[in-house]
Amino acid sequence: MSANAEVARILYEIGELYAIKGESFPSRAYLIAAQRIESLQDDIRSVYEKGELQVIPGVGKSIAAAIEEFLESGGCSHLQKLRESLPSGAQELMALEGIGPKTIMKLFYELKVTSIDQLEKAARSGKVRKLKGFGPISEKNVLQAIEDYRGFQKRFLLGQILPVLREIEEYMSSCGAVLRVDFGGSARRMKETVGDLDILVASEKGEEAVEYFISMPRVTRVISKGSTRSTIIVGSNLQVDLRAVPPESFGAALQYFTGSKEHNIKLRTLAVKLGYKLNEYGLFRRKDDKKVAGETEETIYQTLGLEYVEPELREDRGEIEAAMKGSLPNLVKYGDVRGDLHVHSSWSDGNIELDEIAEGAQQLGLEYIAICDHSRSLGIARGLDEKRLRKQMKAIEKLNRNLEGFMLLKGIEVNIMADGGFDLSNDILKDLDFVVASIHSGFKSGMKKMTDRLISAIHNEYVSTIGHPTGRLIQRRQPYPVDLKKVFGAAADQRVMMEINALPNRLDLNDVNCKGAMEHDVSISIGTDAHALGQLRYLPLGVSVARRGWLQTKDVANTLRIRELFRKVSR
DNA sequence: GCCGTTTTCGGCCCGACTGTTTTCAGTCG
Repeated sequence: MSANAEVARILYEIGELYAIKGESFPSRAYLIAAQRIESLQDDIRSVYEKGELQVIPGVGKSIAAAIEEFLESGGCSHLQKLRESLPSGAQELMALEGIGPKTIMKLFYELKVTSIDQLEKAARSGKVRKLKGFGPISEKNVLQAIEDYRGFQKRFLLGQILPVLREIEEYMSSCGAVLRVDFGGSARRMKETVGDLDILVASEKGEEAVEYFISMPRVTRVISKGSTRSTIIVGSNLQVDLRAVPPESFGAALQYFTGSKEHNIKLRTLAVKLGYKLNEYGLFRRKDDKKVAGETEETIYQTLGLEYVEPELREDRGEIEAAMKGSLPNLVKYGDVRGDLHVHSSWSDGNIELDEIAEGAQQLGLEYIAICDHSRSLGIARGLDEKRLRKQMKAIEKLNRNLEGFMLLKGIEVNIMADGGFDLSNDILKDLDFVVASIHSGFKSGMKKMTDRLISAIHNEYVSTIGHPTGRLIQRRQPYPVDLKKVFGAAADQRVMMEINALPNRLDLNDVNCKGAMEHDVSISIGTDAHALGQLRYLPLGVSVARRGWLQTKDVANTLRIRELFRKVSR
């Protein structure tokens, strides 16, 4: 874990503990600082050494001191004290739905409950219902929350959840009482993982929309339902929230339910400063409660003196400040992408023939695809040696002769070996159109070694891009340690690109690192890494990462026409 | 705990739903 991630982790924990103590303002302060440091480009240690910790927004005297202590000693006495001041299982209990700070303290003082197991025992023996403010129903809810906690997957991959979202949207649009359907939440911000779904409908008859919603196929549980909102569980463990608002408030509701929470708090604070009140029904003037915006998101941002902020940017990473100055990036659009720069075929471990790829890609409206099968040393993936690669190149050339307005590029995903060299010679690399260089093994050789391997690959004159540059697998494997600043520097120097690998469980580079690459003037290539036909559809996921990383059309190589792309890679 | 184009002290976003209460606290998003 990088120093930034470690510091962020500590600050997050302090923030969470303050929340349990019911001290919401310090809690927020720590959580904001944690988030800032997590998405900080610079190494926190070097910021500290320059004496500039308090330059980071949200970091004041106390938090700076905590960071300093941690960097110097590896510990944090403030965190220790907080931990000791709370029941030991408080954090665990906090994870239960419906259990908050007050309940945790009550459970501790009156029932000596300090863990989920103990809580379960207390609830089963009927002790919880005797607490003041509790009853049989809340006791039953506690048991349900425990069951959910044990059974639920915590977050879903964006790529898995989007199709489900489309289905629900379609279902809700067939409701007579519904005038408009959209969705918000982290899915609309295209965050790499999504905890639950937020469906928004415009309707004059909220109750009817809610009734329709809870009658959706595959609903296994209705957690709450009112006249304007409802929460259900679909299938075994997907939580879906519905909100119904009148049409004239649709924009305000969409803005509000899209989040992020931090973005919204900042926006509402700004609204208050300017003499307004912002809620899910609209933007209101404080002095006479007159509604001044709300039908669209655009009017809300505009009235607050801001440029429109695209959902993917709403993470409080400086977008509101930029929108104030009118300096938001003109984000690359989903339709700007003309090709896919990393696809596998049946020649290695993919299961699609070259002609199927060409056909599938054209159906998606693409103009080119780079065929980048694995190279020799990846035996398990039937990696190509020089002889088979030459053969594949001929097959591609032959196919291309019969194609119009579309082209397969001759490429490879060449393996970066432990010494930073390749398992194919320059003799053959020089004859290819597109070379992705990736690390597939030896992830644990340390920051310096990994960085050197990547930089050595970047210095090969035939390399076009670095594939999945950090090697992480979302919710499964941490990124390998690598000094991305150095890598970006070398890449900028050698005019080598960095890939956004668009597989749902990779999305590597991630959003924050994309922004770092862009700030180093490094171009980005997007590749689906598809091994099956359906996976070509993941290309927009790659674009979403680029957008979340503030990238513009000019930053993304896939937006080039094929001729321009050739000029770019023949450096 | 942080922050300042009202403020260096006193604020810090705002509303819906539930389960327990007889008017509201707790939780969530």
